[in-house]
Amino acid sequence: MVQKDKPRRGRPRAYDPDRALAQATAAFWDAGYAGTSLDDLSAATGMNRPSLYGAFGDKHTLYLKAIEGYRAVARAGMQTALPQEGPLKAALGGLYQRAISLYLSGEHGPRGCLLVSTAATEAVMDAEIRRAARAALEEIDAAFEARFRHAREQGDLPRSTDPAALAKLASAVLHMLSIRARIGTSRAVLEQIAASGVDLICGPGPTARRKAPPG
Amino acid sequence: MVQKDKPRRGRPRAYDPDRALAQATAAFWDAGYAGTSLDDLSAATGMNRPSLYGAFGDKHTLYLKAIEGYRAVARAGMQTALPQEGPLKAALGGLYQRAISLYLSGEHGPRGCLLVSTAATEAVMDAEIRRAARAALEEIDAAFEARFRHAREQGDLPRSTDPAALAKLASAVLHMLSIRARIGTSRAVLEQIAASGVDLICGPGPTARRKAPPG
DNA sequence: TGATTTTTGTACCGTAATGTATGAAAATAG
DNA sequence: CTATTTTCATACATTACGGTACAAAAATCA
Repeated sequence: MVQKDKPRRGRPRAYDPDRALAQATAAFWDAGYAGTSLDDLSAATGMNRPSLYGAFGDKHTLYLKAIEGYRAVARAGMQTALPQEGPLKAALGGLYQRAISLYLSGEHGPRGCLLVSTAATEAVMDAEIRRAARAALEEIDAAFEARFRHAREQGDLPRSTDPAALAKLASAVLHMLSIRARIGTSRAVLEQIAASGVDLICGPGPTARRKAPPG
Repeated sequence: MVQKDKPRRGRPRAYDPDRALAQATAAFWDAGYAGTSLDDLSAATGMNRPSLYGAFGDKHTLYLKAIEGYRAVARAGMQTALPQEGPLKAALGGLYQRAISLYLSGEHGPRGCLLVSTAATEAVMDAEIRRAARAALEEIDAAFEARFRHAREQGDLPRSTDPAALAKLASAVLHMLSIRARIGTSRAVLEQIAASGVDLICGPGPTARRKAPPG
């Protein structure tokens, strides 16, 4: 899996492309697209300007690649955090926990969600970024919706609930956590709000880590 | 109220400060803080650079003033949209309607909420903006909380609800509407989601514009 | 009218930003 | 060992950006 590629012809790269992309992503994540200069990206990746350009294209292209990478990570996170088996409440609570940890991470302080807090900013004036952000966020909606649909079939949600609507509101909790993390809300408060959100979405039934059925 | 100020000593201003601030705010709102140049601000306000500087200070100070102005507008909007009398559901639904209209407005396309979509972006690297955004958003939380507390006392919300937690989730719906507006979600979808949010927060009781009690 | 005050408008300064040209460096191929 | 290929690293070109100096303009005050 970490198999070395077959030796290439010229001088070897001094950087690992995946790692460099992750580092560039982190830079955009902190300061936003417009607020990140090529010098910032160069410092974050350790690559000089021409290498950056050769590897990822211009700043705009690099940012779109950062979004794509983030989207892949988000997709994987949703899938592992929302397994089909097990109670919905636990899964949703766990997902929000993981999201909070991600949103609070960052070298320069809590930084929320890349899409919510940097891509959406550019979305008004930049159609490409708008499309990329929208696709990524709607994929998250879809993952929630699939899980809620399943939960309803399993009787884990009332028959009367609308999985699509509920999914958008589950995403809303993520959006809110992202915003609040970024403006400095503490982990304790974020966790408390997330728990309220889980209760509101799933109903005030048995708690996330149920020990015994009610009664 | 629109009383002319007493005549000042030197050459009269060629701009109206309030109007200019609103125009500068609109520029920031579209492109974000980092994405808006002084030339953009100059074009938006019709003021030349030195006048801008003389009137509002540097770009950073001007942006903070834009946040303050927005905060005042938001405060007024919350107060008129959430009157103490009347059913909570109608008030909340109406507030979201107004928010959606605001978030969809904009010369260059829907632009969401200034705080959520431009101030939060800068919040990681800029402590002053972070503090200003946080104060503004928490004031909105507080307004929701006060209204929910009142509703609970009036019996318009179950005794078991937590006004503070519910307020944060009511804000979450605003955050989501802002994000989604900015990435291009249609008004119809936004209204639908907002209605779901109202139902979730207030419970599936009588609808916003009740014609007759259920039964 | 002439002095004073304040704003305007142009032109400018230094810096930072994005992107690129070019030659040295480091590998493989024959 | 030489040729070839690919990347690196410095330096550069051009534009954009934030901010300001300065003189003309437009008002009030005496």
